This record gives sequence, C-alpha cells and structure tokens, in this order.
Amino acid sequence: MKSKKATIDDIAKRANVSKSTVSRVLNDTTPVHEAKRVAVEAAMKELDFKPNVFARSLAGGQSKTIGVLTQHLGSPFYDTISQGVIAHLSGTSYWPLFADGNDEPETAAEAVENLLGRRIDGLIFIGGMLTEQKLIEFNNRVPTFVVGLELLTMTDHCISVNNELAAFNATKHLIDLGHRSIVHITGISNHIDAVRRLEGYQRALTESGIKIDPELICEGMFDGQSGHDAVMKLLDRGKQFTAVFAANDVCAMGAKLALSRRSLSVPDDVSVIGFDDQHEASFTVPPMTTVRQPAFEMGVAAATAMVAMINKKSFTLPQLPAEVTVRESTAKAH
Amino acid sequence: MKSKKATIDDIAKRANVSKSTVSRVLNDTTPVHEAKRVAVEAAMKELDFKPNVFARSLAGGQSKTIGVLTQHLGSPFYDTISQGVIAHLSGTSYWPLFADGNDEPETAAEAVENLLGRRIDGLIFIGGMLTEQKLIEFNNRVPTFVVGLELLTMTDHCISVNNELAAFNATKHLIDLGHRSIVHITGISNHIDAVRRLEGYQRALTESGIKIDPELICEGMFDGQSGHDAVMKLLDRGKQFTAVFAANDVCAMGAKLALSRRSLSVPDDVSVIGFDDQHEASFTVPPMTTVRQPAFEMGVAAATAMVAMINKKSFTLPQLPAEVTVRESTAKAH
DNA sequence: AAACAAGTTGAAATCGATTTCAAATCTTGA
DNA sequence: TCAAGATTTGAAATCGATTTCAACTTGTTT
Repeated sequence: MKSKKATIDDIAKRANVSKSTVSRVLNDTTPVHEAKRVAVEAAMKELDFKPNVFARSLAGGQSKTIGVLTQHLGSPFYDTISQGVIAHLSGTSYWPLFADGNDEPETAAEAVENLLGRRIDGLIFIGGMLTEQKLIEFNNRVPTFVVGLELLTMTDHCISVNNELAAFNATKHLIDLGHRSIVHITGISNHIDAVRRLEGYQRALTESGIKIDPELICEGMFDGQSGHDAVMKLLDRGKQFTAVFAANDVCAMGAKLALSRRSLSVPDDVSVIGFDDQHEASFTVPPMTTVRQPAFEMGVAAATAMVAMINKKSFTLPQLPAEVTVRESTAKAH
Repeated sequence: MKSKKATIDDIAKRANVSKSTVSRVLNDTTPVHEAKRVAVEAAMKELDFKPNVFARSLAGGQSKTIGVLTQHLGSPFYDTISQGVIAHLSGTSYWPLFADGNDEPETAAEAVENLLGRRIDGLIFIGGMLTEQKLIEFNNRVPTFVVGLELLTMTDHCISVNNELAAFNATKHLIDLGHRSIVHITGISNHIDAVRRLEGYQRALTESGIKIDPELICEGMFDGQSGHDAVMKLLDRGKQFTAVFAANDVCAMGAKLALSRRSLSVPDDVSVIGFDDQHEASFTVPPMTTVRQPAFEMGVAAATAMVAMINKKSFTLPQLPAEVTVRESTAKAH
C-alpha cells in the first residue's frame, strides 16, 4: 500500500532546505550549493518524488506536454508518424496529448483551443486541414511543427517529404518500364500534398515528351472505394491505359480490385503503383510497388525538433527522402 | 488580439457575487438563487470563460480527462476503437489522454502511472497486456474499463466480443462450405483473445465430428509475415488443406500471398477467412471474408460507460456481436 | 411574534508548485 | 580590514480553481 504522494514540502523538510531551493534544483534555474543539491536529490530519490503536473502548470511553469493534433488518427500513415512522436518523446520528460481533427477545420481549431487550454508546451500537427494563416497564428502562441504536410511558407516548421519529387519518381518508374498511358488517381484536391503529387506526375510526363491526357487524371479521395470507382469508370468508357499511379496505397488497392474484376492482371496487363508504403502493401497479391514515406522517422524528427526548440537548443530539420519501393505490381509494358 | 483569459474572479466581479458562488453554478454543487445563477451564466458567456483545468485539478476537483492506454496505437483494430472513444467523448466535457503501451507490460504500467499522475478521472485499456490482478488494482484507484480484450473476472468492466463464439462461427462457415482440412493460424499465444479464438476453432471442428489435427494449427503473431511463413511451411511439408482461418486480417493477407506464390488460387483452391474486418479487407483481391468486430461501437460503449460511471449514473454494457462478413475469399470445397 | 429549520452566501483556507524580493553569506580588491 | 559586489538562500506572494465553515436570509410552525 503506497503512502500519499510526496510533495515539494516533504522533500524540503527532509533535505533541510526551503521549498524554493528544492524548486531550484528541480528546474535548474539558479545555482545551488553542491552539498544541498546532493541532499535534495537524495531526498527526491528516497521519497520517489514526482512533481505535481497541475501545481507546476498553474504556477506558470511548463506542462511538459506536447499537443499532437492528427488530421485523422485512423489513417495508417498518420498513425505511423504518431508512433515516431511517441517513441522519441518517451525518452524525454515530455508527454504527447493527442487529439483528432476528424478531417474538419472547425473540429481541429476547437481541439487546438482545448489543447492550448491545457497549457501544452508545443503543438505538432500531423497532416493538416488548417490554413497556413491559422498555423502561423498558433505558432505565435506556442512552438508549432507540422508533419506530413507540405507548407509553402513556414518551411522551417515543416517536416515533409518532397511530394512533387516523389510523385515524379513514381511516374518516371512507370515511364522507364515503357508505359505511355498512365492513369493518375489524385488525392483530395484541397490537400497540398495531393496537388504536389499531381504536379510531379505531370512534370514526369512532360519531361519525357508524353502529352498529358486529362481523361487519365481521375479525382480520388485517398480511399479504396474511390480508387475502385475511378478505374471502373475508365474501363467502362473503354479508355486505354497500361499503368495506374494512385495517390496512396488503399486507393491503389481499390484500383487493383477493379482491374481484377475485369479480368485484367496486375502487373501483366496493367501496372499499379501506390504511395505511402503502409504495412499491408507488402502483403497484397501481388505485393505492391509504392513510394515509401519515412513516416516513423518524420514523427521522430518532429518530436526531436520540438523538444530542442522548447529548451532553446539548436536543431536542424532533416531532409527525409521518399523512395520508390519496387515490388511486384509494376512490370514492363508490352 | 485576444485579451487574457477570464478567471473565476473576473466573472465573480462582473456578476457581483463571490468566487464561491460562481464555482457553485459551475459545478452545480449547491443551489444558487435563480437571479444570481442567470447573472453568473451571462457573465460566463460574455467573457467566454473557460475554467482553468489545472487550477481545477489542483484544488482537488476532476481533471476532466480520461486516460486511454492502447496496447499498440498503430493497430487498425485498436485504432478504430480509439476513434469510437474520441467520438463519444467529444460530446461531453471529458477529453481523452492517449498513451501507447508499446506491447510491453512494463511500458504500459509506467504509462498508467504517468496517466494517474495527471489525475485522470477514468482509465480505458484498449487491448491489453496487463494481468487481471494489475487491472483490478488500477480499478481500485480510478474507474477502469477494458475494451477489445476478454477478461475472465471483472467482466462488468470489459467490453469485448465473444471471441470463442466468433471463431466458432468463422470455422463453421468453412465447414458448411464443405471444408474438412482447415488450417488455423493463431494469434500471439498469451493473448486471451487468441486463445479463445483457437478454442472456438476447435469446438467447431469437434462438434462437426472432424478430428483436430495439431499439424494444421500454426503459431502466428497477428502480422502479415507470420501468416505468410506459416502457410509456406505447411506447403513445403506437403500438408494438405483446403481452407485457412487466420487470427486477424493482415495475417490472412500474408497467408493469401503465400498461396498465390505457389500458384494456389483463392478461393478456388483454398478458402481464406480473416478476423477484424479492417478497412483494407474489402479491397484485397479477392475481397476477403472476415469476422467483423464492431470496433467503433465498442469504443463508444466504453466511453459511454465511463462517463456514466464517473457521474454515478447507471448504465449497462451492450452485448456487441461479431459477425462473419462473407465476401469472395471463401467458397465451396471440392 | 418568537423560535427554529432550511436555504443562500461570502471569507478564508487549501491544493503544490514557481518566482520575486530582500536578507544573509562569501569573495575580492584596495 | 573593510566596503563593494557576487552568490546563495528562504519568506511570502502567486497561479485559479474548490471547499469548509460560519453568518445571514428566508419561511414555517406554534
């Protein structure tokens, strides 16, 4: 049976100093005599002292929590980023406080206010649905980083892969295999990342001297159903193509399903490439070629930068590469 | 530019009453004259008053947060449960505080201590790796519910599907299709749920007069790789079978991949059934028959029960059914 | 009309830290 | 040796709520 939690007064008494001194060794704000320092530290060990988070925050100190707002906790990509954040933070004195934006700007804004009400020391957005204007505002209130979403301004607070380049490489991979009629199923069109991927797709075609065919560009929604429907529609119209580049993996899975329903084989008849490299991608039939985003590392990078910034240490944001992971859903065109 | 946050004193002044009175209307602890009540409420509206969470907790009140410990945030099944919790809580004054158990008992226990240090009003375990003994201990400290994990005791604090029955039905589905040699790829063997699924599988066979063949029972780990490897090993040994029941969906996907590598068709040569019905299951080729666990509803149920319990209202835990969702990966044996 | 119970109210203590300010101690240089 | 400056230290105020306790209003009963 554990006795009541030790307070700062308890350890002050035991170490024969004042609360003030204890607080000082706790926060390392003012130098304290070596002897007293040691005594205080010993007392803290013995009584298993853990500062009360609430008293601390109330007194104007730090809350030792980092607010993490994900666009949608359920997405595998965002989830992996979260894992990275958790993993790094668990080695520090900070804790993540998660909230879900539910894909809606208002919900997200409200969630941020609540987070702020809990005196978070930092704010990490995973994915995003807020305007950069809003983000800048928040950054004025508390250190803010954005992960997994490309920003136009505020680039030094943004950890993201170069989506345009990644999409360019994905498309180039198909072109190099001899494909000329390449479908692109886009992501949700007000996502910057989705737009950048479309741009990369277009540049790859253009630079290879292939005319862009608007009919091959289908609106998707980052989900399986829209990938499936897009391909079905194309097939129904009798449109010819030999490859599909989908804006993410589930979408690519939907596309593959539609192809198989029409007895088209992947990759013999049509090559398919996805984006994200989520866990399931390597176990689809056939295993899927996709663009790997280093989601976990991105999460770690964000957390690292955040902790450094809060403690006013210097840091540099890593340049994380997205790479085409070639598996078996893409093959030479014939 | 927002002015500083309004405090309880501000609104006391504005409503011409004392802090005490404000606190009383805020918490509805003691009756307050109608006129003052209205004045206070008006003042709160006008100043957009939001009580400071920390002051509140420090003073011994509630923290208005529910700790949520997931076994592994990244798992689609647990994630969906989390979504349910979030969804329900967002309509209340409570907020979830997430932590990740990282599949390790020590990490989990440490995480709970931290959560408790933040004075959570309730604790929800999603999945679990702690002993029931531990769980009971925690429940003595703060209201506790467990979701997505069957408990032997403490059943009135547990929201879970009947895994044995669900597995029985899944296996029965295969038997009804004429299968007699049915492989079961288990989950991690110290998960109660995995054990219960194995039991259901065995009972279905026994009740149908089919002898249990230990060689058809393969140890799995709830992931794609182990599903793949299990099937490969069986095939290498020349073991005959016409159906596979995997302990979850990714595992089933791994199994399907192994089959396709050996040119065995699903479902023509071998039927495959998964468990969980995660999002991707409906977009595999062919779409996968699986057991749907109402994960979202389970999360909602846990949150609902929690809020009711904290506020000493009565509640009943719903009996949530798991159902076999028949798609195209299972077919008649021949 | 007096007595008493029930219903309202505010002053002050409390929760457990941080932080300001002034006092106490220790150096240092002339 | 002593004043000036630099270091350490503790007392007390503060953060923003809840809660206890006593006092003050009412209303009811006799």
